[in-house]
Amino acid sequence: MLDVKYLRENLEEAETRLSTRNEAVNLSGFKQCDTRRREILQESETLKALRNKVSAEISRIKDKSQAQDQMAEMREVSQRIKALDDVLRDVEDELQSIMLTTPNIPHATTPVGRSEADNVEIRKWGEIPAYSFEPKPHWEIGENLDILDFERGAKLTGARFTLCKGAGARLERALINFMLDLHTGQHNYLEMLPPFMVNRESMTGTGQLPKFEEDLFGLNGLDYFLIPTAEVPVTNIHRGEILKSSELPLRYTAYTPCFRKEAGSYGKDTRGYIRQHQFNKVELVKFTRPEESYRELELLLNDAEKVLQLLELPYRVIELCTADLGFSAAKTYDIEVWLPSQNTYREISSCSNFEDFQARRAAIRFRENDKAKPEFVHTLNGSGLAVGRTVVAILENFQQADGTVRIPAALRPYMGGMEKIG
RNA sequence: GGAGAGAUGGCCGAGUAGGUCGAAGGCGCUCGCCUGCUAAGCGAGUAUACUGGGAAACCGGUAUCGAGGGUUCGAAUCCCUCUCUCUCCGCCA
Repeated sequence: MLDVKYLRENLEEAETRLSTRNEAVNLSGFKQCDTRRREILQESETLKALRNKVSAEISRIKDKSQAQDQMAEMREVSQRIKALDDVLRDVEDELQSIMLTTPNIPHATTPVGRSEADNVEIRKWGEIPAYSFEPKPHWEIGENLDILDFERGAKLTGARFTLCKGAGARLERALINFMLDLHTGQHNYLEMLPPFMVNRESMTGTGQLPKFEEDLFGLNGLDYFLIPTAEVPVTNIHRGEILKSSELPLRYTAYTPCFRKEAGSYGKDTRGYIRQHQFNKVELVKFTRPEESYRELELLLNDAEKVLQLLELPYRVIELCTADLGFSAAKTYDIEVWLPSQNTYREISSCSNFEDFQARRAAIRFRENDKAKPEFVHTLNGSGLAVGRTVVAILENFQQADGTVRIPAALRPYMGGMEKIG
């Protein structure tokens, strides 16, 4: 959510900057609602002040028969207040709806662009492997090794669900543990294991609701949703709280499965393990002071990159342009891992600074000192990493001519010493 | 699933025959005093949001005692709905 006061005073600037996103943003209703709200509010509160004053007078009159005139007068005042408050509620609902569906303003350093083609490559790491044979796509490798079973996944549930078997299941588990150990042991994050379903307030706090309900799996008869990312429960840990300055920045990491309907992605990545309705992810989340959030974003990005470096997987970092930026983000780096079968880089992590956009929605604040007023923190998060796609990258990058898959050295302790699959 | 109890400020905890209650008291915290250390003691202060005025310091108004409605001139106190927590029984990993 944007700052109402900022919008009030800088509406044109806000509209201009929002227009660099690829969705139409219309703030024409904002000014009207905001003005109307304050008019009604003032009238209502003036009447309430009168009512409070007269009610106090009535309370001092012992013989209530002497207060009939005041009581009759206040009866009318109360009716007027109620009518005003009814209108006020409608106006505030509309204003709130505008505020909750308006995306974040891109940071000044986010490159302006018209489509994902305008994303900017920041750096590359690692050598793209050369093969003496035609590299196979991961789904063939997985099926040949009998570690990824797409047919049975579909039988159990449906399309975009996969059964991991044997070394495939072990590989997922090993990666989760490897990533968590790295982030908690080397990067100073605190491990969390949150609920995998959350309520509507949490989904609103991080920005998935009210606008993107069609992307979420809901629950029958309950107003709970399966989380699409650990960002949601972990960021909402501190919803409605005022944090101590001394505890910032807070760094949390969490493994969770993620559930996404993938609405609007029909026809994309229909084969294989890239785009699933359920996938595992280790997430990094930070709560920082405003002035240090962009430094922390770089560090968070480095923490995510470190996973790929230790796993010896080539990748590149790109910076999303304004048109490709997510709803809540002000700035985002994507990490893309090399996939030989596709001869391209594919997203495996997305690291964003949301500034105070989520903090304002979720009322996450901190106090610089005991006398200072509460300020909104900045929230950040990034995948560290998407586990399923890491499996894909390992299978494809480390496939051997004989059909086996080499396990990178850093992962072997987590695989019971196994050096290759197959 | 059945039965009961409860939800008050950073924490603990008063307050229910409706009326100066934003809310006693205690703890904690902040500032000052005192004590040549420590402990104790004394004084003052210590919620948030919205809103009006002001350059600002700050001053005023409104709201908030789990959430949302209702009754009333007036609700932390009465009524209704919901949420959550705790205890007992049942069931279960």
